[in-house]
Amino acid sequence: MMPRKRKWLTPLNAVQSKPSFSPADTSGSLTVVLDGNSSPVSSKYFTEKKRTSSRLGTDFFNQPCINLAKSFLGQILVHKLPDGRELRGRIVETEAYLGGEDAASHSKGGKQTARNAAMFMKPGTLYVYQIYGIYFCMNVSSQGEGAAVLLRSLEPLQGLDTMKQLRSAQRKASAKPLKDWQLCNGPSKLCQAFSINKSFDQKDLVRDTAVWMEPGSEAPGEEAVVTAARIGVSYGGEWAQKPLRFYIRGNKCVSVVDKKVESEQGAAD
DNA sequence: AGAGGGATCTTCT
DNA sequence: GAAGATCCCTCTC
Repeated sequence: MMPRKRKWLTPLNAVQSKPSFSPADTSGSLTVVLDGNSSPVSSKYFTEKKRTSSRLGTDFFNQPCINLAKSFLGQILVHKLPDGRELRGRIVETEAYLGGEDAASHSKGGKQTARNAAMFMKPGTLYVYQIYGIYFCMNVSSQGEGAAVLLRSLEPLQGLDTMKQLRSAQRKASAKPLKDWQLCNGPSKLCQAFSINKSFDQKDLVRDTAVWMEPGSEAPGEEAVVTAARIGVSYGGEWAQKPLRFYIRGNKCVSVVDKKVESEQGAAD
């Protein structure tokens, strides 16, 4: 008899041309670091247009964790797939995980392990870990020992068809088709939609040629940012309640809305 | 609409 | 040996 449970064919094969990867493959070849849209930049005349500010740099990531978590809102995550297609999404929900004292953080007690090493690396380093054996979560190291920001939700901007493929691959055929706003509305959903897995752990958003961040055109104002408790960290004792989750008010793609907190924070006038 | 449980495996005690 | 920064499906009200 055939084991019929859930097909665990790696869905990436259907989308990416190469299933294999090597952690150091970003350094060798010369690549177009700016826009992947256009052909290789051979002429110097075309480079000046978008030369600057196409990606966020070290100065941006080098902020205290909470600041960075808020600053991420409205910025754009980009993944350029091996076949050249680019996926883009606007960050609408984040969580701050402080080092040491934060009992909900993987770096609690200041302990560094093989898994969480990226949390201790330079700001802008990706920390990707597997959870429940089947999903991934994606963080970005910030300023501060062992501190990092979890990306919880994105508003999909570009490559939605590809995201749908990636997200649907592991769902039942009978399941309802996903709406656009459901593609990246959760930490592991966005990793699935963006084809982010463990191989992205410890990659540098400042220098990597496949994954980076771009400045968003509109950052939310102070009053548009909701501050709430983090999700799924009840094991963290009193730290579970701390207001370390940030999201854009009213955005459809936010994974968990806290109405109580919203009414408190919104009833300011 | 909400509650409950299963999937699945790496990591750390 | 147990739990987990989740998601999805199914059952029940």
